[in-house]
Amino acid sequence: MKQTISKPARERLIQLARLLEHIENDSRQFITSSEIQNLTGWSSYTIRRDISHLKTECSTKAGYDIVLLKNAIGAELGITEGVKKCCIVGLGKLGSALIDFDFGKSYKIVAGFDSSVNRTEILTAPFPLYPTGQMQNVIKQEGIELAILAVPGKVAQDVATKLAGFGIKGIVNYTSAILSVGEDAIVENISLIDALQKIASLHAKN
Amino acid sequence: MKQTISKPARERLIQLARLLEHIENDSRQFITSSEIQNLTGWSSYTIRRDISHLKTECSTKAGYDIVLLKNAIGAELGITEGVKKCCIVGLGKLGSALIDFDFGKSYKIVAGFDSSVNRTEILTAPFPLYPTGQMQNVIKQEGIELAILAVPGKVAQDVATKLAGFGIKGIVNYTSAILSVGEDAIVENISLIDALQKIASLHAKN
DNA sequence: CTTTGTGAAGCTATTCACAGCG
DNA sequence: CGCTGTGAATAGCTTCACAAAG
Repeated sequence: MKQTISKPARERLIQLARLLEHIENDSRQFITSSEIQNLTGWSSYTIRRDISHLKTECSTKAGYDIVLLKNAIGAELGITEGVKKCCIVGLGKLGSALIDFDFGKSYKIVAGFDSSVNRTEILTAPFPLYPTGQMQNVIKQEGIELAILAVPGKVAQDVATKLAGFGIKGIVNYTSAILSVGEDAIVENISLIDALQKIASLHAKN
Repeated sequence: MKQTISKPARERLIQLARLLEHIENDSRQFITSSEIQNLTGWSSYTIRRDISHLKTECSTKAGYDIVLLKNAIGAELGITEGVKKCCIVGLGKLGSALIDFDFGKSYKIVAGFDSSVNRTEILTAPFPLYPTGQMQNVIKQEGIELAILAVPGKVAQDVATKLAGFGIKGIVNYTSAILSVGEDAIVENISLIDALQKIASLHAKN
C-alpha cells in the first residue's frame, strides 16, 4: 500500500506550500531546507524528511526548485485537484464576515445558511443564501462537500450532526463547541478561545 | 523538575475543560473516561493518562467529578489565573467581526488597531480603537500580552515582528501568512484555508 | 564545500494489560 | 464488577550522522 504521510508532516507541507506561493514572485528559483528552517522554525531535518515523502525530484545542489516543490506538494496532498464546493452555516457576525473572504482557486462558497429568514434576506453575497430548512436539498443538489460552521455554540452539535447526515465530508468548526460526528466526516477546529488558552497555558508552564 | 505536560495532552485538556463547562449544567455530577471518549473521539486510555498528569484526586468509582476536574485543569494550565489583556490588530471584515465576540472571563480586549484612521473612527467598540502608530504606546501602557492578528496577509509578518518587539507574548494569527517571530512570542495559527486543506488532504489519501 | 536524502538512534505519545480501589 | 491509574510495550515522530551528488 502507498505509504501515507503522517498528520504533522501533512500539516507542515500544507503550510509550506502556502509559504512557497508567497515567495514565488521574489524572483528566486531555489530555496534550501535551512532557509525554510529560518522562515518557519521547523528543523531542516524535519523539512527534508517531509519533502522526501513526496517522492519527487525537485532538488539540486542549490536547494529545492520553488515552483516544482509547490506543485509536488499540491499533487501529493490533493490540494490542487479541482474546486471543492463549500457552504457557510450561520451568518451572524463571524459567518457573514467570511462572505467576502478570499478562498483562492481550490475552494468555492456556493451557499450560505441561516436560521433567520430575515438574515438571509438582508445580507448580500456572491452566492445564494437560504434558510436552514433548505440545507439538505441544497447540499445534495449542489454536491457541497465542506461546511464552515459559525452558528451559536449551543446549537453547534445539532447542526453538525445534521450536516454529517446530509453527506458533508468536512466541517470547519468556528464555534467553541467540541463536536463529535460519525466516521464519515472530519472536523477541523478553529476556536479563538482555544488558541488564546493554548498560548496562555504555554506561558503558565515556563 | 516539575514534569511538564506534553503539547497534545495540553490541547486535549483545554478542550476537555470547555466540554465540561458545557455539560456542567446537565445536572450530572460524574463523567467516566469512556463517556468522554464518546464525546470527543479520544481513547479512554489517553484521557485517563492526560488527567493523571493533573495529580489531582477527582475520581470515584463512578468516574470523575465534573466540576472538580474542570477546576483542576484550569489550575494546572493557568487558564483561570486572572484576566489577560488582548488587542485586535486589523479591523477589516474579520477583525471587526471579533469586536462583539464573547471572550469569557479570562480574556479581555482592551484595544483595537487599524492603519486606516477612517476605520478606527467609523467603528464603535466597547474598547478604544487606535491608529497603528500608537500600538507601541498603548501595548506598553496597558500591559497587553496577547494580540489577535487580522491584517492583510502581505503585511502580516511586518506587523507580527513589530508586535513581538513591543513585548507581545502571544499572537493568534488569523491571516494566511506563515509567521516567524523570535523566541519570546508564541504564534497560534487560525487559518481557514489551512483548515480546508487539511480536510481535503485527508480525503485525498483515503 | 554545500545541500539533499536516509538508515539508525533517540525521544515522545499512545495503547495495552492489569493491579487496586470503591 | 466497573472504574481509574500506571508500568510496560508499541507505535509514531524527530533528530543525528553521514553517504552521495552536484
